[in-house]
Amino acid sequence: MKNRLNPHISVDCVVFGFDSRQLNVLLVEREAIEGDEEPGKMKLPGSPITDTEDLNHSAYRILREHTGLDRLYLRQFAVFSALDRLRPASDLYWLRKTSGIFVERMISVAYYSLIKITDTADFPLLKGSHWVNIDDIPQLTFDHNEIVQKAVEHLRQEMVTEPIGFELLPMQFTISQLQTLQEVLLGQPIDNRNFRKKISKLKYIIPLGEREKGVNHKPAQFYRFDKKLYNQNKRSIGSVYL
Amino acid sequence: MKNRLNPHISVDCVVFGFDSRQLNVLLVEREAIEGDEEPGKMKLPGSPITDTEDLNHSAYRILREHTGLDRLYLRQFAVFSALDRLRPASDLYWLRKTSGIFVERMISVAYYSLIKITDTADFPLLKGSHWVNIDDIPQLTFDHNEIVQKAVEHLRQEMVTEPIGFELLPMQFTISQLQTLQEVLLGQPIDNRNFRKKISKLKYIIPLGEREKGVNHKPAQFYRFDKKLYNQNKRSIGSVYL
DNA sequence: TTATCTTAGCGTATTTTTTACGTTTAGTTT
DNA sequence: AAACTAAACGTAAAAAATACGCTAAGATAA
Repeated sequence: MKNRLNPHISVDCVVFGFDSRQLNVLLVEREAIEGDEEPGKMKLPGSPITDTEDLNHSAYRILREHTGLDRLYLRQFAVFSALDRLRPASDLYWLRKTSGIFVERMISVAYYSLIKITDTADFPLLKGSHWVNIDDIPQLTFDHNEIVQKAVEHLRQEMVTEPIGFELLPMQFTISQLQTLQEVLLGQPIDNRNFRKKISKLKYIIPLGEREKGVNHKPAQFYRFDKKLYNQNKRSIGSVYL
Repeated sequence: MKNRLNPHISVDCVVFGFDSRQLNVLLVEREAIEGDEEPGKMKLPGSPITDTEDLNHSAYRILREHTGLDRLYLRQFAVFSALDRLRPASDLYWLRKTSGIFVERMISVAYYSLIKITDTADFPLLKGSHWVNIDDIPQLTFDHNEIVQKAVEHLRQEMVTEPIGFELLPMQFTISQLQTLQEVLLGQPIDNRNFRKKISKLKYIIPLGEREKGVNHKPAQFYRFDKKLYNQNKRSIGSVYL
């Protein structure tokens, strides 16, 4: 079995990064080709799968190629299969030119990925890669705008039942960072004093004693999330609406 | 573009039905072939996609073929793509014999579906189809046991944030039915008196005045779920664990 | 040096929700 | 008529969520 591209199935990745203020997505400028009507048009990191990898492997490969990172939180959240998704024609032309793939149809399995950073500005990106605020996303190739939108919806939903917010924060974080993340992702303000009270009751969010340095206000203490303790102490969840 | 099967991608459906006591899955006996070592081995309803349908269409087609129903709750929840998923060899032999598909590899996009019934026993099934309790599922073809297991996990998770439980109940249901459903799906007992209190506060679960007939105890009132009212009154959800 | 600014962090009172559990009601069955 | 079953109503206590006042620790500006 050769290590060649499977022309029927691709994987696209929506990589989220939180810069302590807002949610960003990693976008890449598509490779330049001769006669490109929209040079530098942006797309999601993605690629057709090969015949020697399962889809998770493909996703990890794509992420490694674009971020250099290997152990990201990764989640497959949707499949895009509309018959006319290889549109507009200029995007299809680009695909054919750069991949040698000439099918009429290709389904895309979409993943989102969460990246533990303090600040997107610190993160070393490859040339042509950019962090883009989720409210400022330009027109992307194919149906990638729809993919990003669905990714945000799934991320928000999963935030409610799983402690994945911590996958977007550095290993040690402040209560304020955690609060801002919740506010951005769930779209509603939270009272800081009550939020602190709640957090301080949780056994799996552990104060580290260490503090911020060089901020022009009272330095905040760092905390870390203990996954093992979380799994031990998690309450069996009931329905949110009943 | 012909209406032929795409040999690279299939859709499998996990159809859930609640019989007012337990959760069941619709399984079908696979079509008999000559020299079948395991005649009547069970599988999920599924099929390769055709080149003229997107995946949702494929799933609806499969469900229509197996249940006669058209408007089910349907949700794509995972993709199965392991390189060795077309095992064991006897299952692969069966696939080749019945479909004429000879690929080494096929990915499967998995859906779960919820069906509004009062009692699985009342539901007219095709020959070879069976409702099987989720705790009594036999060995299935390929990786279908894994697909069922993941479907249950996704259903449970989605139950927490979306009001999909009602998709498993008839249009009019009793509080007890709703309670049993919650207990079965979330795996914990609920105090009936407190549950009733909670339900009676919800504006989108509406008492209908009508009552059960022919039961050997006080007949229960019927209720219905009002989706519009739910969408108006739903609280913006915060994290369950923070 | 002192006032000001900013965010961190503690506390208190009130309301709302959850939990635990006793009691009555309307049917059928014995 | 008594017993049985599940429905349905209620009350009290505990826990959680909410609203909001206030102090603390640093940097910066006057």
